[in-house]
Amino acid sequence: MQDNSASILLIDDHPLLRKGVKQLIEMNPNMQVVAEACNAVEGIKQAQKYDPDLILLDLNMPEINGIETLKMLREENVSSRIVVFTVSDNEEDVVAALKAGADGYLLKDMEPEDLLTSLEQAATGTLVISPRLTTLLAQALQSNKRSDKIDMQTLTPREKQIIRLIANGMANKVIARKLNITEGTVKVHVKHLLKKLRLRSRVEVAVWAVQEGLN
Amino acid sequence: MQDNSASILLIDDHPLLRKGVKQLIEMNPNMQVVAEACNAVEGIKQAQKYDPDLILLDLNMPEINGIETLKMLREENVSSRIVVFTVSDNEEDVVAALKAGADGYLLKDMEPEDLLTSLEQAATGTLVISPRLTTLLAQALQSNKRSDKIDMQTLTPREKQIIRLIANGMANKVIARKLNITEGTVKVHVKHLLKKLRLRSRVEVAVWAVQEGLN
DNA sequence: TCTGGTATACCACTAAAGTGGTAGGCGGGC
DNA sequence: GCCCGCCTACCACTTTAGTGGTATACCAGA
Repeated sequence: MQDNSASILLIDDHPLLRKGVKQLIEMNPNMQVVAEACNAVEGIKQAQKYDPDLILLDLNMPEINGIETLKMLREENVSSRIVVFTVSDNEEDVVAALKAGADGYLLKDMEPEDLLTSLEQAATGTLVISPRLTTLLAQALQSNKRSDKIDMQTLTPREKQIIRLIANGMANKVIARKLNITEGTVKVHVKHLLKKLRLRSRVEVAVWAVQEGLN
Repeated sequence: MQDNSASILLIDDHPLLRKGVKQLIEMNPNMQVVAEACNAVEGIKQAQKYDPDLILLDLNMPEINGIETLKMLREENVSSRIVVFTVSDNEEDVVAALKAGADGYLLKDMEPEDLLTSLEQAATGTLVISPRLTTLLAQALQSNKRSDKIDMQTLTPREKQIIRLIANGMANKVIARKLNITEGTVKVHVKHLLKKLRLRSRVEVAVWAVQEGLN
């Protein structure tokens, strides 16, 4: 950039909203909208052309949605900070966005001045999140805590212990050494827990356990 | 309880702090401290005796720490809401507490009136989190997003595809049928991706992939 | 054109995982 | 006291998984 203001790319399919956001952003002399796009393909093209400091990305877009766009941007090795800017306070969206590598998640109903502050922070690399999402984030982390009790109940303590070790990728032999029992005995436990969980291999056990947060 | 105020159990090894919190809580007629404990064992005993609506749990305790205590309480099927109350704004602690099933995480440096409000909410079943932890929670969800990019980059499309199938628990033979290639070829791909990811078995691949959200 | 990476296939081999059955010791409940 | 569930152990056996090497074909970049 010719000056040292932060360059921003807007990706949103609503022209009016882009206009409004652009006006708001350019009230702050430290930030500048260098490009706009109304869909994923266009957005990626612009991102590669301008390599902006910050990309403001809408989630609800026709054809390719925001999360997909985000993943595609990352695939293309776009190094810009990417902040999702959306109306959706849906848990799945927030979690998906963050897991896909979003550097922020801001809601469109924010106060304009708060938005400006957040964008400035985001441009410098700070992870910004609308405060309203705190509780939701915490719930996402808890996620599955109590749902597994049903299956887990039928397992003996030893079996649960072995499931955790499998979910850490350990082989039977390693588990045996760790628990000071023979490999044969480990196999017995594995056999039993496979039956109880109605799974077909230790890989399935590992996947299940990791998803339940057991490791 | 004889009245309909929320019953609270304090578990904290600092008597002075317990005293302070108790005084604060009882300024609100809707809440009442029914018991106190200075360690895990005592805490569990009291929890079972009084079955309080809410347990306020310190993390830094001698012998058995707060997270362990939390797990033990859940093991004992204590149904009280459990809110962690600590000085630690450490990411690991927050995440561990929530994963262990905490119904809240409050920092000791909160304003007393905010604390009271939060406790009241917690007693009614709302998940309460100190606002200061928002960013941290989001980071925890992102977790390791970019650390692996290096690894992922070296993988061929075919290998990525096979990783996803492994992460769904599939055996080589099943993968072969799905991709219309021989089992031997699948093994070749698996061999290569194991090398690239420096993992030792498909179980480790599955665990890694699930944690990265690849399935 | 040559090189290098990718995808495929086959082979032989070793190692690990999973199955089936038997069995002893141990602790809790009827 | 007896039975039952749990943990342990051993056995033989089959199936999967993983290793090492060789080889063909395709495609893209130097």
